[in-house]
Amino acid sequence: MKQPKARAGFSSARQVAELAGVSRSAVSRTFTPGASVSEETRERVLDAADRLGYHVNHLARGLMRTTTGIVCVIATDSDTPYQGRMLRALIQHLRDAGKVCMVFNTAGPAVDVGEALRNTLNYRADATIVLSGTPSPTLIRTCMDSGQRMVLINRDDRLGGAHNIGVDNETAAEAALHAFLRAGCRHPALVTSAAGTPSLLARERAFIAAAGREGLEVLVWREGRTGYETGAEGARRLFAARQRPDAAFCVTDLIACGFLDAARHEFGLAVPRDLCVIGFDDIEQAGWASYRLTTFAPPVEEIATRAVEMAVTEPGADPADRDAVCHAPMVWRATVRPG
Amino acid sequence: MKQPKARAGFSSARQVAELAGVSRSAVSRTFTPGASVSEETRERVLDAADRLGYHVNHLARGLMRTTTGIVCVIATDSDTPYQGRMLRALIQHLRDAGKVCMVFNTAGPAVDVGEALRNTLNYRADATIVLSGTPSPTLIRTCMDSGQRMVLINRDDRLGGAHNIGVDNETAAEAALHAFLRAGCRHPALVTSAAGTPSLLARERAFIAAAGREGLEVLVWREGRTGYETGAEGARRLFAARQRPDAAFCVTDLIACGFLDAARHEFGLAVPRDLCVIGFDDIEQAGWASYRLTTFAPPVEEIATRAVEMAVTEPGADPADRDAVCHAPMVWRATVRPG
DNA sequence: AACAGGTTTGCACAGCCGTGCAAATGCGAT
DNA sequence: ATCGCATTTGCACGGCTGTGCAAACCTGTT
Repeated sequence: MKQPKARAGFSSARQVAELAGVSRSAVSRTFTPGASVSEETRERVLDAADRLGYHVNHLARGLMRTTTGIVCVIATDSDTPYQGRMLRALIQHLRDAGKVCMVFNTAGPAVDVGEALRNTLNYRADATIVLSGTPSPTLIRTCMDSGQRMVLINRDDRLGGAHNIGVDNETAAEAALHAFLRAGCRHPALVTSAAGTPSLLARERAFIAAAGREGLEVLVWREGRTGYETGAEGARRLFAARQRPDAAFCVTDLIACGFLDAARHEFGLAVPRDLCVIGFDDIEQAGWASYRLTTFAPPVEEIATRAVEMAVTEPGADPADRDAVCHAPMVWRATVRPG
Repeated sequence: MKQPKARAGFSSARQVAELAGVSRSAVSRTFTPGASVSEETRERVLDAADRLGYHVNHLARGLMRTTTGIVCVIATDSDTPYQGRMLRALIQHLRDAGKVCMVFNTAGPAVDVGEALRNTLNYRADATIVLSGTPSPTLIRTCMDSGQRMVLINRDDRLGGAHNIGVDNETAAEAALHAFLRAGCRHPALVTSAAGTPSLLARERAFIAAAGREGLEVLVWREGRTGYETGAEGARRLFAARQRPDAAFCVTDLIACGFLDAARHEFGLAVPRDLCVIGFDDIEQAGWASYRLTTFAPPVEEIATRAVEMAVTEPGADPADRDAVCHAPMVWRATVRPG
């Protein structure tokens, strides 16, 4: 018996065929649903396969079929509560669709993203889902030109040819402002990071615009990374100033948590009596007893479902199917005075 | 020119060769570091490749080489702060090692795990890193028999043949008890979930044993999932009883946060005056101003580094290299009275 | 017994890549 | 011009699978 050099421990269809005393085609057909195999040979094949610990090589299968079963997901901060939840939902739905999930995290410099996208192409992924805002439009177009299907989540720059899923940041930002107004606040602040992600920018702009329409000026803090510490630092600076805000729209729940903690523990402010706060994302911590944060809840499940749908199904003729924007309903907790 | 049917948009080495007017081997060699190609042809190949958007097919390459560049990670709750952080660190280090990462999340029934492991084999992963405690030893052995290298993180059942990385739960649990003793606590409680994960069990047992050696009995709450709500519920029950605890070792920071919140907001307890609390994991939230939780910090970076090392390098002759246990140092914050 | 019709099986090819081996090429030296 | 040597190139094979096509087989009928 000639021993192929491939990989120790992994057996191939040929070996199974030999052991079962059938042709290699029979083995292949046994593992191809709907193919024509007699019950007897099927059984013999399965038996031999079991004895050898045989598993169909999806890599080789990917060479034959037009699909590999691999879908890539590119994130920036997969360990963040919101992206973590999204990632998990995506993995789950991809599994249900019979796909496996390759994950890249591109926290570092821009070169990371390029590398991740190259890998996407190298492994002939069926599609790429982008959670991150960083890949430049150019880079994304390059991928599409190479025949890669792209699904972009939460990028407000709608790229032609790609699939886009977004949340309605504008409506949410306006709702936030009006909630503040109903609570009697007159000095709204906006707390965000220096990341400049499209969706964060959209929230910022819409909030400031809505305030402008009401004749209000917005105090803005825009520094650091998109996380807890930025919110805390924002509170320190804003409350050290002469004109203190009486309301803060934090573009992210993490930022809101930091803001709340600093406002309470370092400035002794009572929320919502002295200060109203609204976040965005509805992360788990927003519901914890120490925060009870009023926020907006993007429909993570729905977004994931649609993203996988777009990644998996052939794009229909209707280009309207390529885009979707989801509504993020407000969830009322205890950081805003009821109107 | 005959058009292969493979995949629209993706070009193969043959097409590049045709366009560049060289043999296919030349293309292959151009993308194989260290192979012999003249500068001129290399340039022509690269040019043609660029024009066609060619990317080496790693799937086909995986057929030839003995390695595919794919490493699988199996988690149970990748959206949890601790596992999320670990996952991210793993992705990062795998990237540095030139590997890509396939992620499975097996929250559901046990059948999920089997499916995930099968996929691991189907895609001929170079190794599998298991964060979850659920895969049964039998299943893991099956994978190893099929020639799969396995790295198990945080499972206290050391499986022969597999690589194991654990944290020193026993030392930590004892340190927790002694910290409580020094703070003058006499009625320690242990709060855990019903998950029965090996590492959680180890913490529980070690804590109870240490208490026993001091002649103390431990109040135990063991219900629900491993999360915030379980901690909150545990506090409600333990403080409703006749004998109230004056210290609580929560086997997870999430549980500790829930416990703290319920103790403070529902029972008006002051921490650490009325109650001392210690967690485990040192998740981000443990450092937030609302918690300032004293806890143990498993060296996530070190664990990830070693896990990737084990997954990537050929196992040496020394079987001692297969196992590693890391120390989780205590990080003092503000939920335990200083001795 | 011969035949028709359906099922099962094997052959051979395609899909994409890496690499050993031998042929071809280039270059400097005699 | 010829030879020797080093470098480069192409051929052909191997690795693993899915599938069209034709041959082989089985079954039931006239």
